[in-house]
Amino acid sequence: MEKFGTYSFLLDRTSKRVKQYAQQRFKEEDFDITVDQWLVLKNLNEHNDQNQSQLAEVTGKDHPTLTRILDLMCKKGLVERKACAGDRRSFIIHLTDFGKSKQKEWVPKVDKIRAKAWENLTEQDYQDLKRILNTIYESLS
Amino acid sequence: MEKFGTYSFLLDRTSKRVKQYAQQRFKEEDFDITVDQWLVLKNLNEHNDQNQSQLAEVTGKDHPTLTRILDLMCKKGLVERKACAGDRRSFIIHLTDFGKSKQKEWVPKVDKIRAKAWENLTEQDYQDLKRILNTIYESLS
DNA sequence: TAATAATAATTAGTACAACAAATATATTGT
DNA sequence: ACAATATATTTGTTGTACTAATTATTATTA
Repeated sequence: MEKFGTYSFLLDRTSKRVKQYAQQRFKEEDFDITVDQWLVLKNLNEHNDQNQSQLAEVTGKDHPTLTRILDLMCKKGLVERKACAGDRRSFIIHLTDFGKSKQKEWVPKVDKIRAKAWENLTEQDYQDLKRILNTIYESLS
Repeated sequence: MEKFGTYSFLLDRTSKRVKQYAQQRFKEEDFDITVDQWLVLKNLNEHNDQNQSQLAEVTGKDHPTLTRILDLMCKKGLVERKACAGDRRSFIIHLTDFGKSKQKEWVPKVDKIRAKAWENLTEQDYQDLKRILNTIYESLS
């Protein structure tokens, strides 16, 4: 049982490295965006005009964190908060034309950066990792 | 290639959940410690009296982060900074008797908490995960 | 309808992560 | 010995995570 103490260390260390690597490459390519902001941009591109609760759910961010990520993205003009017609408590998060153009510009380069981690692994490894991570996630829910 | 965009999300989401789960259980058990502080405590218990650079290396923390983790652990009396005889730039981080007793008290419960994530997986899964995570880590180094 | 509960988002406080820059001390090459 | 370089740690800044509390609005129910 004690040996399982190490998986949490490896998981933490690896996800940190993956994020750090992407962030460094984003900087080198002069993408003016953080990795977490990219995740939001990507999700909005697939499904625009969500409210913050929906967006928090799909990105796996909690509400206060998402609030601050969106504050920063609004400042950059990538997204805007629009009033929600049916519910005055909500904001609709809208990916702007500027945001869309940036997403389109960056996405091929991001895919290339993300693929780097995978260069010494197989399709089977990818399927195994997905299954194992999702099983862990479910076990702790 | 585009499909590999999801592994980073799953990795981030799962390691966050693992950390969050452990932290919640630590709180429930009234361990007065964070998950990152625990990692330092555990490493010092295995090898006491390291300097901060060594400790940063084995815990995978960068130096500024470790400095702040140790500041908090010093306040709680778990560790102390001692002058290093041969090098006045360094501090030797010493796990106190109090720190040792707490480590001993908490370690069986921590192992149990850590094992929870693994309840629906096999030994082979464990070996695969270790190998895949280490391969990713190396590919991005 | 008025009181209560639930929901959407924000704010505040504490902790950690990554990076850059600063400080102090050691080591190296000449 | 002196200058240049390297090492150990700290400080400052920005961004993210989690908790609790707050505000505004909507839904429920007595």
